[in-house]
Amino acid sequence: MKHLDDLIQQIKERREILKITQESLADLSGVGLRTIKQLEGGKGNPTFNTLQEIVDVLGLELVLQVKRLNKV
Amino acid sequence: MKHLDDLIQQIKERREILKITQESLADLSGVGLRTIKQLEGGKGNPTFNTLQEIVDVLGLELVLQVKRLNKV
DNA sequence: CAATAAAGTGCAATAAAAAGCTCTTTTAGT
DNA sequence: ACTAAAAGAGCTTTTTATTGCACTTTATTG
Repeated sequence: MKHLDDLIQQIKERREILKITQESLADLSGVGLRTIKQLEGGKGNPTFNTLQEIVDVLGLELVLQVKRLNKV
Repeated sequence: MKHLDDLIQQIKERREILKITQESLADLSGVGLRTIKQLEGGKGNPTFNTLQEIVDVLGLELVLQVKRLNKV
């Protein structure tokens, strides 16, 4: 399981919790709808900015931390 | 100050703490030296994978969390 | 079930990231 | 100050992310 897949999963869940459609997310974030669809479909290797704009709308943020062992 | 700049700063500092040159980091991560130079120079919008490979070598990881208010 | 909204997919154009090469500038060590 | 190593920059090519458009499939809900 790739790390990005985890993030995508979190993004997807967060979006659904907030009851936002992909289309709204596209509008709100300024990221193209096609890009969001691709990303959530696991087809992507988004740029940092794209990811950033998306998670920002969802009230999330990407942070860098020292690697944990024994991931949950 | 863009968010990416913060991450870059952290990456740079981490690399220096570990006494790894940009060149070693390139070798170890598989990311091109030019790309690393560009990134650390603040010139970039790296893809997630690129960022991921770099921070991984440095013992760091990108995680998604609910946005904090009142950033430090 | 029927109608509608949301999500997923193929194709194509454009923009930009990744990379190598060469050269210059800066930093570190003696 | 001198030398060597590391970092930064210009230029170019190749690869790939982003995007829109049109269409299909899957959920939702009245």
